[in-house]
Amino acid sequence: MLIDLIRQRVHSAFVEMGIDASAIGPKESIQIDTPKNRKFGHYATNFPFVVSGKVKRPPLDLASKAAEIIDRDIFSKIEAVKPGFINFTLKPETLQSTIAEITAAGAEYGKTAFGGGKRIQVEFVSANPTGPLSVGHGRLAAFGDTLASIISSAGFDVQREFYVNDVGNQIENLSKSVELRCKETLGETIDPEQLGYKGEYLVPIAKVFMAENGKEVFALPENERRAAMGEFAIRKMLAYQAETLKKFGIVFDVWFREHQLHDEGLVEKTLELLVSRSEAYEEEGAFWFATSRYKDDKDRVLKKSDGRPTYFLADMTYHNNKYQRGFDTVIDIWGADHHGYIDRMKSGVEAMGYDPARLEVLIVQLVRFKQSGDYVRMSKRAGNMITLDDLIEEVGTDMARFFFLTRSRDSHLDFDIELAKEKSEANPLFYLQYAHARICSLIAKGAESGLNYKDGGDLSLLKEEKELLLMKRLADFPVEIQSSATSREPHRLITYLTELAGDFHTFYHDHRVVAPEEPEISAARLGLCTAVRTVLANGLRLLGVSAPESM
RNA sequence: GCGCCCGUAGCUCAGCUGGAUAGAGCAACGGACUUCUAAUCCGUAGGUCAGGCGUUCGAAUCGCCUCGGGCGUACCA
Repeated sequence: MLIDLIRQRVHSAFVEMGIDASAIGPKESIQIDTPKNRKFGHYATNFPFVVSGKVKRPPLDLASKAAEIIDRDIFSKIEAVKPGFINFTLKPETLQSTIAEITAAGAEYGKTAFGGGKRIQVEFVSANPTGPLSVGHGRLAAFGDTLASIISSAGFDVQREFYVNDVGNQIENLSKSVELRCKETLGETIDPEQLGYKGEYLVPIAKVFMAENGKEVFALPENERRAAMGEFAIRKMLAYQAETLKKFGIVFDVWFREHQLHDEGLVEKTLELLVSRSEAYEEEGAFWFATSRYKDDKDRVLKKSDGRPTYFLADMTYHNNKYQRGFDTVIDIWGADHHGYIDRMKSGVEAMGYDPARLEVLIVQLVRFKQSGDYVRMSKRAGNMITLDDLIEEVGTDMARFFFLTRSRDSHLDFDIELAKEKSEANPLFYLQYAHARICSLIAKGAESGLNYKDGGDLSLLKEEKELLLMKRLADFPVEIQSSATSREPHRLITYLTELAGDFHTFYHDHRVVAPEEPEISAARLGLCTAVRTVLANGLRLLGVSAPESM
């Protein structure tokens, strides 16, 4: 990557200047930025300021000295400037070489070995199997999926996991509700107030259950009957959720069901582990975790006085299990309504003997949905929610994913469904897709005229300002992926792609690409355009958004 | 009460982990299609970065306080 090359040269210059190694620090931490103002060149570094403080020399002096001795092989201009920045302008051939690199890598361009194959698990959505996915899950789903893709591109070994919370009160409520719906299919009148889950979606499930099992099930003992009905409903709901997610472009590697932790006795073992480590104690008939020793504000119950484990204990068991499966880092993506749980979970991980830094909890702010000017209040129990399926149907997967992914996860955003549909004509999503489609059209046009980059484009002909900027942008793609991955901020990729598309549209207006009277420059430009198309396509793929060939 | 998140152009949001003159898209206004897709491009206008104090060469970014909004504070999951 170009940035590494620049770091390398800055580093050796400072070494050559006789600066102490401890003041220079590791090469990787030298900051190389793209200046906002073009007159400052392609890249700039504030490194003289960093060193200045440590060696008590004015930054501008350091900058000037360094600018003199930095190896100029890849640069056409190196400038030490005002307060103490060093600005770099790259030689055209340096930039041109990235096109060949992109052509060679194709769909792989952007991937690096940065992560060294470290194993990371991303757990997200993990909705309860008591109903369809809501539109609120959409943001979590889009965020988690694209984050996983980006981290994977940065060279980590990533697994996508969905945790199924299929034990506890909610499941009992679900079972009771299904049972009532089953009775309903037999012609009984039921009291809607008795339904824990009032949504209509349980009706077809009950019908299928009754068709497959017959009314003899009511001869079974109540707990057995309900268990069978509950399990049946859970399986149906999971299948339905998986189908919705697939439409949304997401396939999970693992669906992990909580009940297996209980069945295998692991939950009990976790409690024993904590007691043996003196992290848990018994009081008033319950077992408590001494969470307040850590970051939490008070101790938490692990096993209730009725003998049943809390959700928290099961969740600790689940996390223990994750590390035992060999993940170096575990990323949990939660909605903001769970943020109060972070300290508890991290304390739990630490108490079990793991480095809490190996658990990253990413909070995604909630989305408020607006319909006909009003905010929609949703409740799964009341059954009045907008489902993710509804959203996909209304605005499409591309638009929905793009909308969620453009914003940083900290932003509390409003989703106006009508606006998303109406404004579709002037949406930034189309700005990206249009650039891609335009290039496809250019390439087709070139082929018609017998022009083809593959037939031998001379990239050294690409020397125009707009061309150089475009190439510089292309060279940044792998860097953007790495920084999106390490900062866990997928939205940066959209900012980047929007800028890339902008650079392309501007270039397109200034320079003719397919000009049969100038076959050489045309071939070279087609090479450049093909590279832009590759990067746009690779980027859109990470977002889970389509890259149309025509619009 | 306490904790987490947010407050940037009329609207929706970026701002690369402290850098150089705060940006983009909508909306507004003015231009550019007999030539590769005008879902585009070029330009104009629009800002007390909620407010205050502090940290330093330098703050939208870091710290403290105030105001305003969202969420959370279970032997629920």
